[in-house]
Amino acid sequence: MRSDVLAPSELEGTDYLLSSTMRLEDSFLQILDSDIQLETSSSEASATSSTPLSQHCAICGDRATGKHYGASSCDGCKGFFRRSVRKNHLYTCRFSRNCVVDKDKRNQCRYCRLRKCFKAGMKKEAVQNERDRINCRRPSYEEPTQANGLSVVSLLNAELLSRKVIDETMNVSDAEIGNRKLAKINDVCDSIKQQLLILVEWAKYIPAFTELHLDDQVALLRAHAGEHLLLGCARRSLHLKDVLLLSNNCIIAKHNIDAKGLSQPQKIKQLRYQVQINLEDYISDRQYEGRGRFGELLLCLPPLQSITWQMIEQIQFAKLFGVAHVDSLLQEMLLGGASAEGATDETTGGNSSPPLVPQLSAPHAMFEPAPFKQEPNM
Amino acid sequence: MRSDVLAPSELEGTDYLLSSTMRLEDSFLQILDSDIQLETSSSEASATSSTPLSQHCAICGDRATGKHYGASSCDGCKGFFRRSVRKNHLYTCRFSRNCVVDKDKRNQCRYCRLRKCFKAGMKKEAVQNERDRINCRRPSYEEPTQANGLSVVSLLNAELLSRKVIDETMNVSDAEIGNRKLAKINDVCDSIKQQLLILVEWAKYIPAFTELHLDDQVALLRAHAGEHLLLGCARRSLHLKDVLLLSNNCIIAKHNIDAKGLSQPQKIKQLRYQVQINLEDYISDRQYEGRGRFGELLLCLPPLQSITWQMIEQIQFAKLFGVAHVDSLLQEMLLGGASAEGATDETTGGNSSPPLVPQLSAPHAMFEPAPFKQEPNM
DNA sequence: TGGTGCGGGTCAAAGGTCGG
DNA sequence: GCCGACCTTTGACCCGCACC
Repeated sequence: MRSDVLAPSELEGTDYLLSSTMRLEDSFLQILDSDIQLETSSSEASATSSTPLSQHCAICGDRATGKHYGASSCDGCKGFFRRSVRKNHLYTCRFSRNCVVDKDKRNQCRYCRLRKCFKAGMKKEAVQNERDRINCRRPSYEEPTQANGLSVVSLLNAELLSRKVIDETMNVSDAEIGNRKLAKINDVCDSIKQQLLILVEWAKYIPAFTELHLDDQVALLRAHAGEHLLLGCARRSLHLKDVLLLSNNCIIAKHNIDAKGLSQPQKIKQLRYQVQINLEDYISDRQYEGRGRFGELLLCLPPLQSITWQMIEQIQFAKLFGVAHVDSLLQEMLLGGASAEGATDETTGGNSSPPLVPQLSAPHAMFEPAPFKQEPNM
Repeated sequence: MRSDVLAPSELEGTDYLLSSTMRLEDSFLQILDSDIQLETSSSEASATSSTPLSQHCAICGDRATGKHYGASSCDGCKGFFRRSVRKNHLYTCRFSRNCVVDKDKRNQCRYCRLRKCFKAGMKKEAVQNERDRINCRRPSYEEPTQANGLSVVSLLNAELLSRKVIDETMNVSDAEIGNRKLAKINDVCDSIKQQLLILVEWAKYIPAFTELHLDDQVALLRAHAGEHLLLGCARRSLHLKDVLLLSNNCIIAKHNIDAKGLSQPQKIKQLRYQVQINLEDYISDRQYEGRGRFGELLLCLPPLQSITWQMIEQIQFAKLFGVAHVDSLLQEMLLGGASAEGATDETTGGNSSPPLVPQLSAPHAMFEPAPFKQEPNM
């Protein structure tokens, strides 16, 4: 049975070589040579150096397209050999294992074609593993399956829709901003109100949001309305230098690049970046429990900060009422020192990266009611 | 031990850190040294090449032919990186962006291969324009402080070192916790003080930290001391059910699983997860935009939250002084409504995932001075 | 002066594609 | 599901310049 079956793995294997070379004593190379010699003389196609031209396929005599897997061959025999080796196909000859293999009849007996491939010098080791697909279809988003309308693109889209009118302010330059009205507190409130309405519209363009309980919709919007407002303002003013532009075209002066609090903000930013990168690598290297862990970890930070401030506030209260004894270390490190301003700082300059040290002293900041005071980082 | 540090009452943060830095000198330094030795040999170098000799390609482990584009690599990865950058090829991983990239399999996923190129330190800026050498100045892409002791492992290590004694509380079970002392506010302060000292020690075990200006060290520690305390407490109490365990073995009752504010926290958590994943995918599909962008974006959230609260507080003030007209929408959505409690909530139950909606109403919460009140999520 | 490192380039021979 | 004409990618090898 085995003698009828020709499989790539066997052809190159010990059995095949043993049986066909039993009578030769010389080296492996000589064995091969002599075998090929025989072949060449009978079928005219030259697989090796014996005929320098080698314009013809050593297997079927068709026009060769080059050397493939060790033998000059046509694309057909090349592909046939690769497929056979890759899938480890087992063929059987229905006749006497000596079928003619030429351009016309090469597809009539796979057994004999493959055998001739090996005889012509093709090496199965030259066939490589499957590679990546060339045809990389890009749009992996907007795929209906996952991401039910939560893809980045569709979220951006919701925002576009919510602002029926393109932000005409996008084209405002720093020059012509000079004569805009400087915002008073009521202008700010006015602008905020406007933006809040848009915010609600935006949310309603996100299907997953509208499917939530109404109470939850309200809670979510309320919980993060402020962040949305700030982000909107920041984006609107991205191209401006010294001012923030409100949605009602008023402006707020920006006294930034204060760099309070830290003497080497760049250095520290770079260190934080390195740590952040390391954590990401660490998580993805360990093939940690599923995807998204890095993001979930970073998303712990805002609530952590929030709770921290509540804790601090409680301690402040307890201290105020004289219930708690607050020693100097605790005062200094946690509550912001005696008269110190705290770690209020501006670490990023005009850069778009996040600041590194939060405004710890926020609850104790001084306020100027009338002209809206610009906060660092805003 | 503590008395000699805290004795002078006028001890400010700077002085304290200074004096304790002095004490560091020899004993810990030795430990640090030997430990870092260990560290580098095992896994610290994971960000660069796995072999310090760099005879191997940092991407696929094949024989390296030198440094190319910033990483020691083989000719294959060199050519691959150049072609990819030149033609701005966008690849897609057909699996989980986690493919193994070695000599045999490097051609199986171009997405992961390219990602590993960047990870190994290749810089797309080092690839020059086609048949046009830009400015024969070789800019020498020296690695700016490659992961110098900031790997996750070494940071964890620093923490281990800072707590000379293993947290004996790790073994405390819920059962035997029953008869621990319920913490009064001064117990809390006491525990905090203890932990603050350890925090400082911890920071000093991070070389990159000690190399900062002293002022910056102080600022960083002060800015985030609270978060560290909370995290420490959370971890210490991870295995306990209804209590938080303080470092001085007092406990705080935990009235959690209130699930205030949101009716479908799980649903919302799942949506947020999906969005988060989508954003990560979206960003990592743009492989050329440099690493760490996803992380940097998420790290914008804490300061954004912080600034938001400052803004809200300013508006509250302005309203209080009657300078600002606050209409009902603004009041309702931004300032926490008239009598409503705000979005204070507990969304995660006993789960370890981050809560979804922060305690917006923190500045307006009621406080109970004496027995330390458990906050949600703490 | 010549060696070495690291940019650039080339092209045989792998690979994949997809209508028939 | 295989075939094979046709196209893309890979990587070993070479060149050239700047800098020891």
